[in-house]
Amino acid sequence: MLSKKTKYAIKALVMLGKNMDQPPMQIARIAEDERIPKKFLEQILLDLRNAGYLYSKKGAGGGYSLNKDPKDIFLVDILRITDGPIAMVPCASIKFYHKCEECHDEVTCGIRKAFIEVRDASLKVLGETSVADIINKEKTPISVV
Amino acid sequence: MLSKKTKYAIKALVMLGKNMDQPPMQIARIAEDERIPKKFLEQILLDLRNAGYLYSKKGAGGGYSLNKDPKDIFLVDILRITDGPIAMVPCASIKFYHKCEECHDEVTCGIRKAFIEVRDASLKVLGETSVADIINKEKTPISVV
DNA sequence: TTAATAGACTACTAAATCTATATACTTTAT
DNA sequence: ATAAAGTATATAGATTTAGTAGTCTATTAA
Repeated sequence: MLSKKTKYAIKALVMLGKNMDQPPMQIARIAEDERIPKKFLEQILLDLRNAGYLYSKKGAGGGYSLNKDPKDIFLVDILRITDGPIAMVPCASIKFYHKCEECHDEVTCGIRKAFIEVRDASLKVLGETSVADIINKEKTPISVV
Repeated sequence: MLSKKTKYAIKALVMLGKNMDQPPMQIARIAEDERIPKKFLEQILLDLRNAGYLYSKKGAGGGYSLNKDPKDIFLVDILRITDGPIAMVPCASIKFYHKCEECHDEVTCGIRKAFIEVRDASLKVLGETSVADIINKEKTPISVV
């Protein structure tokens, strides 16, 4: 499951993505609209800013705006900033790899191989879906579960 | 990330899958071989047993064995018993669906739609990979990351 | 029929992580 | 100067995960 942190991060980015030509948007505004605890959101936006995805301006009339085109911000990027690894086992992670302590032999481990396949499957979708795509999906009111 | 519980469950099932024609295997044996805390493993095996995947026998000469063909036990089944939902957001879950509290409109939510796609991608692999497949993968020592 | 073996079940604790809040500080516009 | 708004760090509370302990029940074999 995604942490709330990640969910909030995506929501904020989507909101800012819809606000592209407008002046910067304040944390308080995003927090209210998306029902996110303001102080928690502050931390999250800071992380996204420090990772280069947001531009921020202090002082009166300040706020946050996207620092990249919504087409160029992918779910996988956000998840890696806020939640860390995409893979379900550390030994199958690309960016956060580390050995499983109990593992006997990683090279032959069938579990690892299976979860590398799982990782690749979800990575494909996460790496192809951008903030812009999410905004677009909201315009199509047909839900297919 | 998988919980240790789930990882241990998979390891135990794989070990029992390799032991098909043998007499039942004791918890202590599995725990030692796979470096799993014994009492913790007891609970896990109980869950798997109660879900119908294992057969157990008490008393001297007792132990655990698989109650199904390794070909018919899929990763998705195990994950759902030990970790719960496959989806990364509750509103995209098939078996553990529930609404996100902060959500304004689930029907149009682009985040939900995106994560339904993620879910389907990982579900495909998890639903196709069996304990037998994992055992087979261990026989092929070529690792492709 | 008793002792030893091994799982079943319940309760509990410790540690880690996640979520949220508090406080103090810096920058900017007016 | 003052108010707006982000920056940064610390900390508290809640939840989840991991692991432990103890007792009960069933089975086998001497």
